[in-house]
Amino acid sequence: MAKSFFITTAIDYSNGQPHLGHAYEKIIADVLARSRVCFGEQAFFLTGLDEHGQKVQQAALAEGKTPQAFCDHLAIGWRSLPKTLNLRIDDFVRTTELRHKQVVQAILVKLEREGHFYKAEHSGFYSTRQETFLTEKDRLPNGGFDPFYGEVVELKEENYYFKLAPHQDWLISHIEQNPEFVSPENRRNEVLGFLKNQKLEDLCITRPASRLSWGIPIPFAPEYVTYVWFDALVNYISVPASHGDPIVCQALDLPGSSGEAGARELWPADIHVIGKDILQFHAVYWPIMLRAMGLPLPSRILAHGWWQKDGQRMSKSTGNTVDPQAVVTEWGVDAFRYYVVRELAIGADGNWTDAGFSGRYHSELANGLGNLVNRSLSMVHRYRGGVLPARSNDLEAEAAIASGETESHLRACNPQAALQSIWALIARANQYVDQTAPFKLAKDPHRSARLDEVLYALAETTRVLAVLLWPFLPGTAEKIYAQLGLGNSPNRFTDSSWGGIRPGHQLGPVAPLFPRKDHPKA
RNA sequence: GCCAGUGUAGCUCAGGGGUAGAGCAGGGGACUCAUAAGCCCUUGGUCGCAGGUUCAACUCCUGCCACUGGCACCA
Repeated sequence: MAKSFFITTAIDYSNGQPHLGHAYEKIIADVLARSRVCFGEQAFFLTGLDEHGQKVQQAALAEGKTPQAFCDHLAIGWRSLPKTLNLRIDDFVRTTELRHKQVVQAILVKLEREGHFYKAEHSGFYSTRQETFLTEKDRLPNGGFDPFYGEVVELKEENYYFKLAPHQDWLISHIEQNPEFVSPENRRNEVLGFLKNQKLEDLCITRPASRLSWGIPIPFAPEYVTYVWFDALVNYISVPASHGDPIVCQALDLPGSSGEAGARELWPADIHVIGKDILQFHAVYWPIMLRAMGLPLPSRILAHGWWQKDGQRMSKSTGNTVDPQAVVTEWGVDAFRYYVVRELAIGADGNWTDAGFSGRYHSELANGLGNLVNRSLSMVHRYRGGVLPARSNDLEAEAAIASGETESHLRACNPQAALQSIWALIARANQYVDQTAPFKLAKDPHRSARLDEVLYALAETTRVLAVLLWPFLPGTAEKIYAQLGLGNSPNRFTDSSWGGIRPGHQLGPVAPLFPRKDHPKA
């Protein structure tokens, strides 16, 4: 079996409910994953939950639950998100799963054996109340610490460290020689600046179990647990390992190396979709970890921006939030998917406004796409009883341009630009209706043949649009196919070539795709 | 403090040494297939400020201002 196109999101810290930022990241990844399905590739889309750590442990304690029970409860809501957003995911990982913990431990054993770790003592200011070390940043102007931290003591603690210094030079040259490795470009420059301007400090990879018990035990030092890096990031390879990926299994001496039946070839990842806040972890620490393990690096780290609401930071305490579930319930999942992808170039920060959402919904989805499909197919029903008599090539060239641009933009990870290309075809088709005026042709029996051609061009354009739209608006694309009377799914890009509808084809029933919401029915 | 970046029409942004562009919003018109949608036409800008280079600067250079991001640090 050939290697699949492997795309991941960050796994979310299971310490709250999904919000707009989480939903956005997953939708971007889903659009890119679905586009690969369209291109005829095997795609594998992974997302999941990061469940260990201090905050989870404390939150569980506060609720009188075990950390595992706390995570199990929260996971229910998170696992429903893919369904809410119509994500075509292939796996959902939780870091408390055995398959993940086993791989984490195998990695730790291997890297310890090969001398990548050392043990050292660190002393610093420790807040017993907050159970955390404080840094100079936490100091107040008078040199003390906020009473919030309670008693602060100078504490010495031994931990394991991962050596980073030997990796700095090759990482810089790898990023320089692979322009797509960190994208967009401004983020790449940021990482290069970070790497070139300072010596990397070694990474502390453990916590004493006495202080933080909710983590994966270090196999060779059970009085410690792993700290984030060698836990959360590892999901990107622990899941491939659990599917028998030969590259990961061989590098880590895991069972499955011999290539079992049903094994998936996943690693290296093609795209890690992440938020800009965790760029350093993915562009600096993660590549170094992989190199130390003897694994190839992912092809691309795609860092997206943050959303605001009405120009303000979203915050639960002020209620200034966007609830993805509520928007989907009110407007439909495809409207939500459309808005977040269309509004932002990947990497830019966005600003959600209800007026902006409603504006795009009405002008682009309802009046643009929805009305085009509705007017086109309605005329076929009205004038030809829903049967397309003759083929024509009007609009073929415009459809081909839209297809070509859509594909190249999707391959370049620019779904926003792809939507703009698709909407250029929608605008052209709406213009074509006015220029050819099929409703006038219908009144003149001598121009019946011309009417056939126009109706065909419009129906065929809506069919091409369904194919182009499938990665973005899968439900809508399938509705268009159903209205066209086509039984299959518009999920093959090769079907975007002109002439897919045969003369004599009978359309299905027509219904508006995106009903307007600003004019209540009279 | 250091390093980037941004500042263009009411809004979101594109552009790039030689009559300022798009989408949305606003205004007008002709049509009627359609979700009163669509189509055509159109009003908006001394392109952050001040200098400089040039025959010519919104575009290049310098300084300043504002905002954003990253890094570092201090009380």
